[in-house]
Amino acid sequence: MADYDPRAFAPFAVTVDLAVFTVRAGALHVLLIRRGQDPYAGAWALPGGFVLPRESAEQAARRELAEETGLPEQVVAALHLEQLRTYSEPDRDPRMRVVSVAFTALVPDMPEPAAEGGGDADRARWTAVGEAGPLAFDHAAILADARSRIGAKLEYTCLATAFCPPEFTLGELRSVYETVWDTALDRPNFRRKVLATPGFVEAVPGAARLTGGRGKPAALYRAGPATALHPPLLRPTPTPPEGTPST
Amino acid sequence: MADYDPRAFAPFAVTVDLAVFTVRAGALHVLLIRRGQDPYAGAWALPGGFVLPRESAEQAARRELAEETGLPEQVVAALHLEQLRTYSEPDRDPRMRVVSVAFTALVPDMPEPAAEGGGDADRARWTAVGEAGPLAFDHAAILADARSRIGAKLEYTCLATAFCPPEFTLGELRSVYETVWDTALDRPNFRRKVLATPGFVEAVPGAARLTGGRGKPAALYRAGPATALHPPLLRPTPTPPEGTPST
DNA sequence: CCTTTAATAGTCAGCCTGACTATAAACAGG
DNA sequence: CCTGTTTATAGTCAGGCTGACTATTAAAGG
Repeated sequence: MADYDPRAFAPFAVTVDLAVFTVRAGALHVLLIRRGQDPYAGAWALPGGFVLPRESAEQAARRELAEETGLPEQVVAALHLEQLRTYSEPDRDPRMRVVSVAFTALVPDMPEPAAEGGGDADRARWTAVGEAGPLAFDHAAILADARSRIGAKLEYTCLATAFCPPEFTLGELRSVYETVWDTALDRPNFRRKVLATPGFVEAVPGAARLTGGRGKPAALYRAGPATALHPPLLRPTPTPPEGTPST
Repeated sequence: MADYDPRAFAPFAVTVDLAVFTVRAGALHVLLIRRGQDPYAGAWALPGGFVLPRESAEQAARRELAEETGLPEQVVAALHLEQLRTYSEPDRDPRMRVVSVAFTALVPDMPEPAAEGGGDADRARWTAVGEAGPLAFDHAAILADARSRIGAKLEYTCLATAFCPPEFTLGELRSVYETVWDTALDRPNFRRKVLATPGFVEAVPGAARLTGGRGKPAALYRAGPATALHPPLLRPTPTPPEGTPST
Protein backbone atom coordinates (compact mmCIF):
# COMPACT_ATOMS: atom_id res chain seq x y z
CA MET A 1 0.00 0.00 0.00
CA ALA A 2 1.15 3.47 -0.77
CA ASP A 3 1.42 6.66 1.16
CA TYR A 4 -1.28 9.22 1.61
CA ASP A 5 -1.21 11.45 -1.38
CA PRO A 6 -3.99 14.02 -1.16
CA ARG A 7 -4.17 14.13 -4.92
CA ALA A 8 -4.80 10.41 -5.12
CA PHE A 9 -7.11 9.84 -2.22
CA ALA A 10 -10.77 9.67 -3.10
CA PRO A 11 -13.64 8.71 -0.82
CA PHE A 12 -15.57 5.57 -1.67
CA ALA A 13 -18.62 4.00 -0.17
CA VAL A 14 -17.96 0.42 0.88
CA THR A 15 -20.74 -2.10 1.05
CA VAL A 16 -21.14 -5.84 1.46
CA ASP A 17 -23.35 -8.09 -0.65
CA LEU A 18 -24.37 -11.57 0.39
CA ALA A 19 -25.16 -14.58 -1.74
CA VAL A 20 -26.86 -16.86 0.78
CA PHE A 21 -27.72 -20.27 -0.61
CA THR A 22 -29.88 -23.10 0.57
CA VAL A 23 -31.15 -26.32 -0.95
CA ARG A 24 -34.91 -26.52 -0.90
CA ALA A 25 -37.23 -28.88 -2.73
CA GLY A 26 -34.50 -30.18 -4.96
CA ALA A 27 -33.42 -26.78 -6.20
CA LEU A 28 -30.69 -24.36 -5.24
CA HIS A 29 -32.22 -21.24 -3.76
CA VAL A 30 -30.70 -17.86 -3.04
CA LEU A 31 -31.94 -15.24 -0.62
CA LEU A 32 -33.12 -12.08 -2.36
CA ILE A 33 -34.66 -8.89 -1.09
CA ARG A 34 -36.93 -6.46 -2.86
CA ARG A 35 -35.47 -3.01 -2.92
CA GLY A 36 -37.63 -0.31 -1.42
CA GLN A 37 -35.74 2.80 -2.36
CA ASP A 38 -34.49 4.71 -5.26
CA PRO A 39 -31.82 3.03 -7.31
CA TYR A 40 -33.55 -0.03 -8.70
CA ALA A 41 -36.56 0.48 -6.42
CA GLY A 42 -38.82 -2.54 -6.67
CA ALA A 43 -36.11 -4.73 -8.16
CA TRP A 44 -34.74 -7.84 -6.50
CA ALA A 45 -31.25 -7.67 -5.12
CA LEU A 46 -28.83 -9.56 -2.93
CA PRO A 47 -29.04 -8.61 0.72
CA GLY A 48 -26.29 -6.35 1.97
CA GLY A 49 -25.54 -2.86 3.06
CA PHE A 50 -22.97 -0.33 4.07
CA VAL A 51 -19.96 -1.19 6.16
CA LEU A 52 -20.02 0.89 9.31
CA PRO A 53 -17.02 2.97 10.34
CA ARG A 54 -15.86 0.60 13.07
CA GLU A 55 -16.58 -2.83 11.64
CA SER A 56 -14.86 -5.12 9.16
CA ALA A 57 -16.56 -6.24 6.00
CA GLU A 58 -17.23 -9.65 7.49
CA GLN A 59 -18.79 -8.15 10.58
CA ALA A 60 -20.95 -5.99 8.37
CA ALA A 61 -21.99 -9.05 6.38
CA ARG A 62 -23.09 -10.90 9.50
CA ARG A 63 -24.93 -7.89 10.83
CA GLU A 64 -26.79 -7.29 7.61
CA LEU A 65 -27.64 -10.95 7.32
CA ALA A 66 -29.09 -10.99 10.81
CA GLU A 67 -31.06 -7.81 10.16
CA GLU A 68 -32.54 -8.98 6.91
CA THR A 69 -33.32 -12.57 7.72
CA GLY A 70 -34.30 -12.26 11.36
CA LEU A 71 -32.02 -15.14 12.25
CA PRO A 72 -30.78 -15.19 15.84
CA GLU A 73 -27.39 -13.57 16.26
CA GLN A 74 -26.00 -16.80 17.57
CA VAL A 75 -26.82 -18.68 14.40
CA VAL A 76 -25.44 -15.95 12.20
CA ALA A 77 -22.25 -15.79 14.23
CA ALA A 78 -21.57 -19.48 13.68
CA LEU A 79 -22.45 -19.40 10.00
CA HIS A 80 -20.01 -20.41 7.31
CA LEU A 81 -19.31 -17.08 5.63
CA GLU A 82 -16.75 -16.81 2.90
CA GLN A 83 -15.44 -13.85 1.04
CA LEU A 84 -16.15 -14.23 -2.65
CA ARG A 85 -14.53 -11.24 -4.24
CA THR A 86 -14.76 -7.46 -4.41
CA TYR A 87 -16.62 -5.65 -7.15
CA SER A 88 -15.27 -2.26 -7.94
CA GLU A 89 -16.27 -1.23 -11.45
CA PRO A 90 -16.61 2.56 -11.42
CA ASP A 91 -20.16 2.57 -12.78
CA ARG A 92 -21.62 -0.38 -10.95
CA ASP A 93 -23.76 2.03 -8.96
CA PRO A 94 -25.46 4.84 -10.88
CA ARG A 95 -25.32 7.27 -8.01
CA MET A 96 -21.84 7.25 -6.63
CA ARG A 97 -18.66 5.29 -6.34
CA VAL A 98 -19.44 2.13 -4.39
CA VAL A 99 -17.05 -0.74 -3.85
CA SER A 100 -18.70 -3.89 -2.65
CA VAL A 101 -17.20 -6.90 -0.91
CA ALA A 102 -19.27 -9.97 -1.77
CA PHE A 103 -19.69 -12.93 0.55
CA THR A 104 -21.13 -16.39 0.15
CA ALA A 105 -22.98 -18.31 2.84
CA LEU A 106 -24.56 -21.74 2.92
CA VAL A 107 -27.44 -22.52 5.23
CA PRO A 108 -29.73 -25.51 5.73
CA ASP A 109 -33.30 -25.21 4.61
CA MET A 110 -35.21 -22.94 6.95
CA PRO A 111 -38.55 -21.18 7.14
CA GLU A 112 -39.19 -18.15 4.98
CA PRO A 113 -37.17 -15.23 6.30
CA ALA A 114 -38.88 -12.53 8.31
CA ALA A 115 -37.86 -9.24 6.78
CA GLU A 116 -38.47 -7.21 9.85
CA GLY A 117 -35.79 -4.60 9.52
CA GLY A 118 -37.94 -1.68 8.46
CA GLY A 119 -35.09 0.02 6.68
CA ASP A 120 -33.37 -1.75 3.88
CA ALA A 121 -35.43 -4.77 3.06
CA ASP A 122 -38.93 -4.24 1.87
CA ARG A 123 -39.33 -7.99 1.51
CA ALA A 124 -36.98 -10.97 1.58
CA ARG A 125 -37.57 -14.27 -0.18
CA TRP A 126 -35.87 -17.49 -1.17
CA THR A 127 -35.75 -17.74 -4.92
CA ALA A 128 -34.67 -20.67 -7.02
CA VAL A 129 -31.47 -19.79 -8.81
CA GLY A 130 -32.30 -19.62 -12.47
CA GLU A 131 -35.78 -18.38 -11.76
CA ALA A 132 -34.32 -15.17 -10.45
CA GLY A 133 -35.18 -12.40 -12.85
CA PRO A 134 -32.92 -9.45 -13.53
CA LEU A 135 -31.27 -8.19 -10.39
CA ALA A 136 -30.26 -4.72 -9.28
CA PHE A 137 -26.76 -3.37 -9.88
CA ASP A 138 -24.29 -6.08 -10.91
CA HIS A 139 -25.86 -8.59 -8.59
CA ALA A 140 -26.58 -11.04 -11.38
CA ALA A 141 -22.85 -11.28 -12.00
CA ILE A 142 -22.15 -11.67 -8.30
CA LEU A 143 -24.74 -14.41 -8.07
CA ALA A 144 -23.25 -16.22 -11.04
CA ASP A 145 -19.77 -15.99 -9.55
CA ALA A 146 -21.03 -17.24 -6.21
CA ARG A 147 -22.87 -20.12 -7.80
CA SER A 148 -19.85 -21.24 -9.73
CA ARG A 149 -17.67 -20.90 -6.67
CA ILE A 150 -19.80 -23.10 -4.44
CA GLY A 151 -20.04 -25.71 -7.18
CA ALA A 152 -16.27 -25.83 -7.30
CA LYS A 153 -15.87 -25.85 -3.53
CA LEU A 154 -18.06 -28.90 -3.16
CA GLU A 155 -15.43 -30.76 -5.10
CA TYR A 156 -12.58 -30.29 -2.70
CA THR A 157 -14.09 -29.25 0.61
CA CYS A 158 -16.52 -30.78 3.06
CA LEU A 159 -18.84 -27.84 3.18
CA ALA A 160 -21.75 -29.61 1.57
CA THR A 161 -22.72 -30.45 5.13
CA ALA A 162 -23.37 -26.74 5.69
CA PHE A 163 -26.50 -27.19 3.57
CA CYS A 164 -27.75 -29.97 5.83
CA PRO A 165 -29.40 -29.93 9.23
CA PRO A 166 -27.29 -31.03 12.20
CA GLU A 167 -28.17 -34.67 11.56
CA PHE A 168 -28.73 -35.92 8.07
CA THR A 169 -28.73 -39.04 5.92
CA LEU A 170 -26.29 -39.77 3.16
CA GLY A 171 -29.20 -39.45 0.77
CA GLU A 172 -29.74 -35.88 1.86
CA LEU A 173 -26.06 -35.12 1.53
CA ARG A 174 -26.01 -36.65 -1.91
CA SER A 175 -28.99 -34.60 -2.97
CA VAL A 176 -27.03 -31.48 -2.03
CA TYR A 177 -24.36 -32.41 -4.51
CA GLU A 178 -26.88 -33.39 -7.13
CA THR A 179 -28.78 -30.16 -6.71
CA VAL A 180 -25.80 -27.84 -6.79
CA TRP A 181 -24.11 -29.68 -9.62
CA ASP A 182 -27.34 -30.53 -11.40
CA THR A 183 -26.20 -34.09 -12.00
CA ALA A 184 -27.17 -37.53 -10.85
CA LEU A 185 -24.58 -39.32 -8.75
CA ASP A 186 -24.23 -43.05 -8.33
CA ARG A 187 -25.64 -43.89 -4.92
CA PRO A 188 -23.23 -46.65 -3.83
CA ASN A 189 -20.18 -44.86 -5.14
CA PHE A 190 -21.10 -41.64 -3.40
CA ARG A 191 -21.59 -43.50 -0.16
CA ARG A 192 -18.25 -45.25 -0.49
CA LYS A 193 -16.42 -42.02 -1.17
CA VAL A 194 -17.97 -40.08 1.69
CA LEU A 195 -17.47 -42.83 4.25
CA ALA A 196 -13.91 -43.41 3.07
CA THR A 197 -12.97 -39.78 3.72
CA PRO A 198 -11.96 -39.56 7.37
CA GLY A 199 -13.68 -36.80 9.27
CA PHE A 200 -16.20 -35.91 6.58
CA VAL A 201 -19.21 -37.39 8.39
CA GLU A 202 -19.62 -39.24 11.66
CA ALA A 203 -22.29 -41.82 12.36
CA VAL A 204 -24.84 -40.81 14.98
CA PRO A 205 -24.75 -43.45 17.70
CA GLY A 206 -28.53 -43.70 18.04
CA ALA A 207 -31.15 -45.00 15.70
CA ALA A 208 -31.92 -44.59 12.02
CA ARG A 209 -34.58 -42.29 10.66
CA LEU A 210 -37.67 -44.33 10.02
CA THR A 211 -40.65 -42.47 8.61
CA GLY A 212 -40.09 -39.54 6.33
CA GLY A 213 -39.06 -41.02 3.03
CA ARG A 214 -40.28 -44.06 1.19
CA GLY A 215 -37.41 -46.53 1.04
CA LYS A 216 -35.34 -48.43 3.52
CA PRO A 217 -34.55 -46.24 6.51
CA ALA A 218 -31.20 -44.55 6.32
CA ALA A 219 -28.56 -44.11 8.97
CA LEU A 220 -28.00 -40.64 10.41
CA TYR A 221 -24.73 -38.78 10.27
CA ARG A 222 -23.27 -35.57 11.60
CA ALA A 223 -20.70 -33.29 9.98
CA GLY A 224 -17.19 -34.35 10.97
CA PRO A 225 -14.19 -32.19 11.77
CA ALA A 226 -12.62 -32.39 8.31
CA THR A 227 -12.85 -29.35 6.06
CA ALA A 228 -10.94 -30.49 2.98
CA LEU A 229 -11.40 -33.44 0.67
CA HIS A 230 -8.27 -35.29 -0.40
CA PRO A 231 -8.58 -36.57 -2.96
CA PRO A 232 -11.41 -34.40 -4.25
CA LEU A 233 -14.89 -35.56 -5.15
CA LEU A 234 -14.99 -34.47 -8.76
CA ARG A 235 -18.08 -33.67 -10.76
CA PRO A 236 -18.91 -36.35 -13.34
CA THR A 237 -18.54 -35.48 -17.00
CA PRO A 238 -19.75 -31.87 -16.88
CA THR A 239 -16.40 -31.08 -15.32
CA PRO A 240 -14.95 -28.90 -18.03
CA PRO A 241 -11.62 -30.52 -18.91
CA GLU A 242 -10.07 -27.10 -19.37
CA GLY A 243 -10.84 -23.45 -19.75
CA THR A 244 -12.55 -23.24 -16.36
CA PRO A 245 -12.55 -19.67 -15.14
CA SER A 246 -10.13 -19.50 -12.26
CA THR A 247 -10.93 -18.49 -8.70
CA MET B 1 -26.73 -3.99 -1.54
CA ALA B 2 -28.81 -1.58 0.42
CA ASP B 3 -30.13 1.85 -0.15
CA TYR B 4 -28.36 5.06 0.62
CA ASP B 5 -28.94 5.85 4.22
CA PRO B 6 -27.10 9.01 5.19
CA ARG B 7 -26.75 7.69 8.72
CA ALA B 8 -25.02 4.57 7.49
CA PHE B 9 -22.81 5.89 4.75
CA ALA B 10 -19.22 6.47 5.73
CA PRO B 11 -16.34 7.39 3.45
CA PHE B 12 -13.51 4.91 3.13
CA ALA B 13 -10.24 5.06 1.31
CA VAL B 14 -9.84 2.15 -1.09
CA THR B 15 -6.44 0.85 -2.05
CA VAL B 16 -4.94 -2.11 -3.85
CA ASP B 17 -2.03 -4.21 -2.66
CA LEU B 18 -0.06 -6.53 -4.90
CA ALA B 19 1.72 -9.73 -4.05
CA VAL B 20 3.86 -10.23 -7.15
CA PHE B 21 5.80 -13.46 -7.15
CA THR B 22 8.64 -14.80 -9.19
CA VAL B 23 10.90 -17.82 -8.97
CA ARG B 24 14.54 -16.84 -8.85
CA ALA B 25 17.57 -18.87 -7.93
CA GLY B 26 15.51 -21.71 -6.57
CA ALA B 27 13.53 -19.58 -4.17
CA LEU B 28 10.15 -17.92 -4.30
CA HIS B 29 10.57 -14.16 -4.34
CA VAL B 30 8.05 -11.41 -3.78
CA LEU B 31 8.27 -7.82 -4.93
CA LEU B 32 8.55 -5.38 -2.03
CA ILE B 33 8.96 -1.65 -1.87
CA ARG B 34 10.51 0.45 0.85
CA ARG B 35 8.08 2.99 2.15
CA GLY B 36 9.23 6.56 1.96
CA GLN B 37 6.54 8.35 3.89
CA ASP B 38 4.92 8.50 7.20
CA PRO B 39 3.05 5.45 8.30
CA TYR B 40 5.71 2.78 8.51
CA ALA B 41 8.29 5.00 6.79
CA GLY B 42 11.38 2.96 6.01
CA ALA B 43 9.57 -0.35 6.36
CA TRP B 44 9.09 -2.82 3.54
CA ALA B 45 5.63 -3.18 2.10
CA LEU B 46 3.77 -4.72 -0.78
CA PRO B 47 3.45 -2.40 -3.76
CA GLY B 48 0.08 -0.77 -4.19
CA GLY B 49 -1.77 2.46 -3.87
CA PHE B 50 -5.04 4.27 -4.00
CA VAL B 51 -7.77 3.43 -6.44
CA LEU B 52 -8.55 6.47 -8.51
CA PRO B 53 -12.10 7.78 -8.86
CA ARG B 54 -12.63 6.42 -12.34
CA GLU B 55 -10.84 3.09 -12.32
CA SER B 56 -11.62 -0.37 -11.05
CA ALA B 57 -9.47 -2.08 -8.46
CA GLU B 58 -7.90 -4.26 -11.12
CA GLN B 59 -7.07 -1.27 -13.27
CA ALA B 60 -5.52 0.40 -10.25
CA ALA B 61 -3.48 -2.72 -9.55
CA ARG B 62 -2.08 -2.77 -13.08
CA ARG B 63 -1.33 0.92 -13.01
CA GLU B 64 0.47 0.74 -9.69
CA LEU B 65 2.41 -2.28 -10.80
CA ALA B 66 3.56 -0.51 -13.93
CA GLU B 67 4.52 2.60 -11.98
CA GLU B 68 6.50 0.77 -9.35
CA THR B 69 8.28 -1.81 -11.44
CA GLY B 70 8.90 0.17 -14.59
CA LEU B 71 7.54 -2.68 -16.68
CA PRO B 72 6.18 -1.70 -20.08
CA GLU B 73 2.43 -1.14 -20.07
CA GLN B 74 2.00 -3.88 -22.60
CA VAL B 75 3.54 -6.50 -20.37
CA VAL B 76 1.54 -5.38 -17.37
CA ALA B 77 -1.67 -5.42 -19.37
CA ALA B 78 -1.17 -9.06 -20.33
CA LEU B 79 -0.13 -10.16 -16.89
CA HIS B 80 -1.98 -12.83 -14.98
CA LEU B 81 -3.57 -10.80 -12.17
CA GLU B 82 -5.91 -12.42 -9.73
CA GLN B 83 -7.92 -10.96 -6.94
CA LEU B 84 -6.88 -12.53 -3.65
CA ARG B 85 -9.24 -11.03 -1.12
CA THR B 86 -10.14 -7.75 0.52
CA TYR B 87 -8.76 -6.67 3.86
CA SER B 88 -11.03 -4.41 5.82
CA GLU B 89 -10.14 -4.59 9.50
CA PRO B 90 -10.97 -1.19 10.96
CA ASP B 91 -7.52 -0.62 12.43
CA ARG B 92 -5.35 -2.04 9.71
CA ASP B 93 -4.18 1.49 8.94
CA PRO B 94 -3.28 3.69 11.90
CA ARG B 95 -4.35 6.87 10.23
CA MET B 96 -7.74 6.33 8.71
CA ARG B 97 -10.18 3.78 7.50
CA VAL B 98 -8.62 2.03 4.52
CA VAL B 99 -10.06 -0.98 2.75
CA SER B 100 -7.61 -2.75 0.52
CA VAL B 101 -8.22 -5.14 -2.34
CA ALA B 102 -5.27 -7.52 -2.61
CA PHE B 103 -4.12 -9.07 -5.88
CA THR B 104 -1.69 -11.79 -6.75
CA ALA B 105 0.47 -11.86 -9.86
CA LEU B 106 3.01 -14.35 -11.16
CA VAL B 107 5.83 -13.26 -13.40
CA PRO B 108 8.87 -14.97 -14.89
CA ASP B 109 12.26 -14.07 -13.52
CA MET B 110 13.23 -10.59 -14.66
CA PRO B 111 15.86 -7.98 -13.97
CA GLU B 112 15.69 -6.00 -10.76
CA PRO B 113 12.82 -3.53 -10.97
CA ALA B 114 13.52 0.09 -11.67
CA ALA B 115 11.70 2.05 -9.03
CA GLU B 116 11.47 5.17 -11.02
CA GLY B 117 8.14 6.47 -9.84
CA GLY B 118 9.40 9.29 -7.70
CA GLY B 119 6.28 9.25 -5.56
CA ASP B 120 5.34 6.11 -3.78
CA ALA B 121 8.22 3.77 -4.06
CA ASP B 122 11.46 4.83 -2.55
CA ARG B 123 12.98 1.55 -3.63
CA ALA B 124 11.63 -1.72 -4.98
CA ARG B 125 13.30 -5.09 -4.61
CA TRP B 126 12.73 -8.79 -5.06
CA THR B 127 12.94 -10.51 -1.70
CA ALA B 128 12.93 -14.19 -0.96
CA VAL B 129 9.72 -15.10 0.81
CA GLY B 130 10.71 -16.12 4.31
CA GLU B 131 13.58 -13.69 4.34
CA ALA B 132 11.15 -10.84 4.30
CA GLY B 133 11.28 -9.10 7.64
CA PRO B 134 8.28 -7.50 9.26
CA LEU B 135 6.14 -5.67 6.76
CA ALA B 136 4.06 -2.54 7.02
CA PHE B 137 0.35 -2.67 7.87
CA ASP B 138 -1.11 -6.18 7.63
CA HIS B 139 1.02 -6.99 4.62
CA ALA B 140 2.61 -9.98 6.28
CA ALA B 141 -0.82 -11.56 6.53
CA ILE B 142 -1.61 -10.66 2.93
CA LEU B 143 1.67 -12.18 1.81
CA ALA B 144 0.98 -15.36 3.75
CA ASP B 145 -2.49 -15.65 2.25
CA ALA B 146 -1.13 -15.05 -1.24
CA ARG B 147 1.59 -17.61 -0.78
CA SER B 148 -0.81 -20.26 0.38
CA ARG B 149 -3.18 -19.43 -2.45
CA ILE B 150 -0.65 -19.84 -5.22
CA GLY B 151 0.54 -23.09 -3.70
CA ALA B 152 -3.00 -24.38 -3.86
CA LYS B 153 -3.61 -23.06 -7.37
CA LEU B 154 -0.62 -24.90 -8.76
CA GLU B 155 -2.44 -28.09 -7.85
CA TYR B 156 -5.44 -27.61 -10.05
CA THR B 157 -4.53 -24.95 -12.61
CA CYS B 158 -1.91 -24.61 -15.30
CA LEU B 159 -0.60 -21.29 -14.14
CA ALA B 160 2.81 -22.57 -13.15
CA THR B 161 3.75 -21.62 -16.70
CA ALA B 162 3.21 -17.99 -15.73
CA PHE B 163 6.45 -18.25 -13.75
CA CYS B 164 8.34 -19.42 -16.83
CA PRO B 165 9.70 -17.55 -19.83
CA PRO B 166 7.85 -18.02 -23.14
CA GLU B 167 9.83 -21.16 -23.88
CA PHE B 168 10.94 -23.44 -21.11
CA THR B 169 12.01 -26.99 -20.34
CA LEU B 170 10.09 -29.42 -18.24
CA GLY B 171 12.91 -29.17 -15.73
CA GLU B 172 12.25 -25.47 -15.34
CA LEU B 173 8.56 -26.07 -14.96
CA ARG B 174 9.20 -28.73 -12.39
CA SER B 175 11.47 -26.45 -10.43
CA VAL B 176 8.61 -23.97 -10.22
CA TYR B 177 6.50 -26.56 -8.46
CA GLU B 178 9.37 -27.65 -6.29
CA THR B 179 10.16 -24.09 -5.30
CA VAL B 180 6.63 -23.03 -4.51
CA TRP B 181 5.78 -26.25 -2.72
CA ASP B 182 9.22 -26.68 -1.22
CA THR B 183 9.22 -30.36 -2.10
CA ALA B 184 11.12 -32.61 -4.43
CA LEU B 185 9.09 -34.16 -7.22
CA ASP B 186 9.85 -37.33 -9.08
CA ARG B 187 11.21 -36.33 -12.45
CA PRO B 188 9.70 -39.07 -14.65
CA ASN B 189 6.33 -38.93 -12.94
CA PHE B 190 6.13 -35.15 -13.25
CA ARG B 191 6.96 -35.39 -16.92
CA ARG B 192 4.34 -38.07 -17.52
CA LYS B 193 1.66 -36.06 -15.75
CA VAL B 194 2.38 -32.79 -17.54
CA LEU B 195 2.58 -34.37 -20.98
CA ALA B 196 -0.56 -36.40 -20.35
CA THR B 197 -2.59 -33.27 -19.62
CA PRO B 198 -3.85 -31.98 -22.95
CA GLY B 199 -3.15 -28.30 -23.53
CA PHE B 200 -0.87 -27.83 -20.54
CA VAL B 201 2.32 -27.49 -22.57
CA GLU B 202 3.07 -27.70 -26.28
CA ALA B 203 6.34 -28.87 -27.76
CA VAL B 204 8.29 -26.21 -29.61
CA PRO B 205 8.88 -27.46 -33.15
CA GLY B 206 12.54 -26.39 -33.30
CA ALA B 207 15.56 -27.61 -31.46
CA ALA B 208 16.34 -28.40 -27.84
CA ARG B 209 18.30 -26.15 -25.54
CA LEU B 210 21.87 -27.30 -25.62
CA THR B 211 24.27 -25.34 -23.46
CA GLY B 212 23.02 -23.82 -20.23
CA GLY B 213 22.63 -26.69 -17.85
CA ARG B 214 24.82 -29.65 -17.20
CA GLY B 215 22.87 -32.73 -18.23
CA LYS B 216 21.31 -34.07 -21.37
CA PRO B 217 19.70 -31.26 -23.35
CA ALA B 218 16.00 -30.87 -22.71
CA ALA B 219 13.18 -30.27 -25.13
CA LEU B 220 11.54 -26.86 -25.16
CA TYR B 221 7.86 -26.29 -24.50
CA ARG B 222 5.44 -23.42 -24.57
CA ALA B 223 2.40 -22.85 -22.37
CA GLY B 224 -0.67 -24.44 -23.91
CA PRO B 225 -4.25 -23.18 -24.00
CA ALA B 226 -5.45 -25.16 -20.99
CA THR B 227 -6.01 -23.32 -17.73
CA ALA B 228 -7.28 -26.07 -15.46
CA LEU B 229 -5.79 -29.40 -14.47
CA HIS B 230 -8.16 -32.37 -14.41
CA PRO B 231 -7.33 -34.37 -12.47
CA PRO B 232 -5.21 -32.12 -10.29
CA LEU B 233 -1.50 -32.43 -9.67
CA LEU B 234 -1.49 -32.86 -5.92
CA ARG B 235 1.33 -31.99 -3.60
CA PRO B 236 3.09 -35.07 -2.22
CA THR B 237 2.66 -35.91 1.44
CA PRO B 238 2.69 -32.36 2.83
CA THR B 239 -0.81 -32.08 1.46
CA PRO B 240 -2.69 -31.64 4.70
CA PRO B 241 -5.30 -34.40 4.70
CA GLU B 242 -7.75 -32.06 6.36
CA GLY B 243 -8.03 -28.76 8.16
CA THR B 244 -6.70 -26.77 5.25
CA PRO B 245 -7.86 -23.20 5.59
CA SER B 246 -10.39 -22.65 2.88
CA THR B 247 -9.98 -19.68 0.57
C1' DC C 1 -49.53 -59.26 -1.53
C1' DC C 2 -46.92 -57.03 -4.91
C1' DT C 3 -44.75 -52.97 -6.74
C1' DT C 4 -41.98 -49.04 -5.99
C1' DT C 5 -38.40 -46.59 -3.77
C1' DA C 6 -34.29 -45.99 -1.36
C1' DA C 7 -30.37 -47.80 1.49
C1' DT C 8 -26.67 -50.74 1.74
C1' DA C 9 -23.30 -54.50 0.28
C1' DG C 10 -20.24 -56.11 -2.97
C1' DT C 11 -17.72 -56.99 -7.55
C1' DC C 12 -14.68 -55.82 -11.37
C1' DA C 13 -12.00 -53.56 -14.77
C1' DG C 14 -9.50 -49.34 -15.98
C1' DC C 15 -6.96 -45.13 -14.93
C1' DC C 16 -3.76 -42.68 -12.40
C1' DT C 17 -0.01 -42.39 -9.23
C1' DG C 18 4.09 -43.27 -6.56
C1' DA C 19 8.26 -45.85 -6.48
C1' DC C 20 11.88 -47.55 -9.20
C1' DT C 21 15.12 -49.11 -12.85
C1' DA C 22 17.45 -48.12 -17.11
C1' DT C 23 19.37 -45.53 -20.89
C1' DA C 24 21.03 -41.30 -23.24
C1' DA C 25 23.49 -37.09 -23.65
C1' DA C 26 25.82 -33.40 -22.11
C1' DC C 27 29.78 -31.20 -18.91
C1' DA C 28 33.86 -31.13 -15.56
C1' DG C 29 38.24 -32.68 -14.46
C1' DG C 30 41.99 -35.13 -14.36
C1' DC D 1 40.45 -39.40 -23.75
C1' DC D 2 38.20 -41.46 -20.02
C1' DT D 3 35.32 -41.19 -16.02
C1' DG D 4 32.06 -39.51 -12.94
C1' DT D 5 28.27 -36.37 -12.36
C1' DT D 6 24.11 -34.39 -13.76
C1' DT D 7 19.83 -34.09 -16.14
C1' DA D 8 16.51 -35.79 -19.60
C1' DT D 9 13.75 -39.41 -21.11
C1' DA D 10 11.84 -44.26 -21.43
C1' DG D 11 9.68 -47.98 -19.08
C1' DT D 12 7.81 -51.16 -15.50
C1' DC D 13 4.83 -52.51 -11.71
C1' DA D 14 1.81 -52.69 -7.88
C1' DG D 15 -1.80 -50.28 -5.28
C1' DG D 16 -5.52 -47.06 -4.80
C1' DC D 17 -9.42 -44.84 -6.37
C1' DT D 18 -13.33 -44.50 -9.56
C1' DG D 19 -17.11 -45.56 -12.59
C1' DA D 20 -20.30 -49.06 -13.88
C1' DC D 21 -23.08 -52.68 -12.24
C1' DT D 22 -25.49 -56.38 -9.66
C1' DA D 23 -27.73 -57.95 -5.48
C1' DT D 24 -30.10 -57.67 -1.12
C1' DT D 25 -32.78 -55.41 2.49
C1' DA D 26 -36.39 -52.62 4.34
C1' DA D 27 -39.69 -49.62 4.29
C1' DA D 28 -44.40 -47.21 1.90
C1' DG D 29 -48.53 -47.50 -1.20
C1' DG D 30 -52.03 -49.42 -3.43
